[in-house]
Amino acid sequence: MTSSDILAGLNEQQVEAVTAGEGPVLVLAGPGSGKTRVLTHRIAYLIEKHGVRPWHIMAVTFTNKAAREMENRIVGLLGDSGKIDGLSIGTFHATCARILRREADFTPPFSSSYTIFDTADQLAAMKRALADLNLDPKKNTPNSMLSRVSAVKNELLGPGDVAANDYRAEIFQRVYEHYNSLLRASNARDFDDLLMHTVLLFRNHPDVLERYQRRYPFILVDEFQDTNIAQYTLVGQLVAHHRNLFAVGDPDQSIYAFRGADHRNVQRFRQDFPDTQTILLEQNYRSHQAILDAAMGVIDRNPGRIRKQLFSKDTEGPLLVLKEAYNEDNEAQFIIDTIIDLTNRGEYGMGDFAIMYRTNAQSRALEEAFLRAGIPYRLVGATRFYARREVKDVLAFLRLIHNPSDIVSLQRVINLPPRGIGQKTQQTLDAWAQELDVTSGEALLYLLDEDPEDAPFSGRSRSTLARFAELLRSWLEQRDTLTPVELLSLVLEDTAYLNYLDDGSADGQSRVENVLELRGVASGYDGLDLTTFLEEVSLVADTDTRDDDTQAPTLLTLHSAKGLEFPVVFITGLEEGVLPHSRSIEAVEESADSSAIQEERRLLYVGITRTEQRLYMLYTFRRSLYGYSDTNRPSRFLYDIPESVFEYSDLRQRGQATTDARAYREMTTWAQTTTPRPPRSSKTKPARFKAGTVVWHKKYGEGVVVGSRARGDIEEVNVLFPGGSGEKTIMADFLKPVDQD
DNA sequence: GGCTCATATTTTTTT
DNA sequence: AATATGAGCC
Repeated sequence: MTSSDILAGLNEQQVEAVTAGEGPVLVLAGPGSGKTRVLTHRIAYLIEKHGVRPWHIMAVTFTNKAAREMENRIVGLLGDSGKIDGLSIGTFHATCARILRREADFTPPFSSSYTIFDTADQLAAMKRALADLNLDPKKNTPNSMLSRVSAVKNELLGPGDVAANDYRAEIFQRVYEHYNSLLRASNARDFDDLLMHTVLLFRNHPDVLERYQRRYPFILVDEFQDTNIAQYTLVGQLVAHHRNLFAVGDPDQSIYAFRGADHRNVQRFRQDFPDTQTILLEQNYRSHQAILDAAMGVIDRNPGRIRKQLFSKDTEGPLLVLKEAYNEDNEAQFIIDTIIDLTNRGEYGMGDFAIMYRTNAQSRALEEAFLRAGIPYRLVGATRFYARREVKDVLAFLRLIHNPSDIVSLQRVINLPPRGIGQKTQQTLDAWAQELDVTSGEALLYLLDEDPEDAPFSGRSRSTLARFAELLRSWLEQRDTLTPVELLSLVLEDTAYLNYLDDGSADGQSRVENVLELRGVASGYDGLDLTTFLEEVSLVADTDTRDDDTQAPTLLTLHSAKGLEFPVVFITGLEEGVLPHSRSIEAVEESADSSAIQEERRLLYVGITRTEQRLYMLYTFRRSLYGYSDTNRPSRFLYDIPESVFEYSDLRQRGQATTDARAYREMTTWAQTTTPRPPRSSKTKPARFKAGTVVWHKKYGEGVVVGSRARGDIEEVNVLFPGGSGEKTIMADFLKPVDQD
């Protein structure tokens, strides 16, 4: 293969980017402009044309999935997988995790067998930290403390660097300090530590940094707009010497500010490297013009950005559909009907559809509808396999074996299945360990091995502890001779964990199956050690490795849609309070900070621009959220989309009437003129309908009111319909009293 | 110490 | 709606 083959099919700007000389290169690209393609071609180009050895290249992506895809594409370009041997492609976190493991000598007290704490582990550690400090977890909630810790870690601030100028700040500082020390004692790092500790390692050990600079003279970063301070600093350290940084990104697609991403890093990059070549990729190869017009309508309302004129050669394409559904079930049904219709016409296969939503909770109604319709679907993310209790339990056993100091894992499994080690005993153990200045796991082994006279346990709890310690001891002895899957099987056998799970319920059965599936995963690590297995499992939390080839509609959040594209896209829940999310609306109302709303806008922009051909946007009149059903107004963003892009739209820009049935029309008009969530204190209007009244409903006909509840402006009426329909709960606006003359 | 039931609290998005 | 914590009882 020659280099001209690698450049085949690229446009002028793309070629310019791929063949750019060495030194800093920044590719600013719009959606669908092939920026990931440019990145992969660049790698292939460096290897093929410049003779760069693949092990001299480090490419950093945002998700594991993107990394895999990129790898496949490069192999496709080079035609031989052997040509990329040693190429390092992965996420920031995975890359850092590996560096920290390899350089453990420079990062005491962490050893190379350190544990990675995921969100749930962090929460457990934080709860413990708050308890240790005698702080009220109701006043300082573990979650809020964790998000603050995460925020400062992303800015590379240690406990000594955060302000402690008032009482609350001082509390936070102490919590942060103690939380960190708990992690340190457990030989554990959280996700943010992976980045921060790597930066600190390089800062404190220039010789180590230099080794990595020499090792990776070519650094490429995808989705650069989503880097946070720590990641930006890390990149800066690695390229400081050779300056071969190739970064691609789109500030309009920055949707991770909530975890510290700062799209201003794009500007910062140009300041820090004044000789940066900036290359713009503007032409869109994914969508047709109407979709781009809709996308621009949404994003152009964001202030302070460089406006991009998105254009496509594809000027003809199906116009968009904006549909109002009554509730989430109708919304789902509309989607199902549309999918069936489009596939019946032979235009699309089942794998061509994507259904996107703001929050994972919204997937439920959709899943139920798909199940009812008997259509298989692919669900991305959501109930993550590795977040399941039973999977976490089994992994906690393995992690404890891997690292007996891990207090969070120990706490998780010490009484699992219940073996008589209750809270009281655990507290005593912790206190005793503290006295001995060791971790609880070590104390446990000490109890077994030394059988000390002065251990503060009753006879019974001492013997149960010793029995568990024996288990742990025997596992530790076999740790280095068994493969991960053998070790896992041994644990299951020794603890009878599967028996404990299998309580006869269907739920228990599926839990057993999940554990068996985990065992299946582990068996893929036969030649590898436990450390590698646990590290990958902590960092590859994607479920989408399975079912990748099944041809079925994909359900996913707008966030996880980034980087993907689909012929037909449904964006659901386009309502105030959902998109934009109520939290973001609150942020604006409370502090006049519109950045959260701007991010929601970008999120919708990302969703719209995933579409190749057909885009359906949906909002509902009524939606159940947090167990409460409430009415919503259409999203403010919808009003920014030019009406001309729609083939069909239910949205009345100026409130004018449509041809819908009158009762329904009254209701929607009402919906637009009322606030979505009346405060609890708002006056409840008197009920309009009393029991016994005869009423008429569009669908069910005549019925008799049996009861009515009013709350705020909403009145719901129970109506008994003769003739099979039975009793229904109906919005008052749907009903008209029937004159009894 | 452990189990069951009742109450509270929660959900934004991900490595 | 689903899960986490807490009280009360065995």
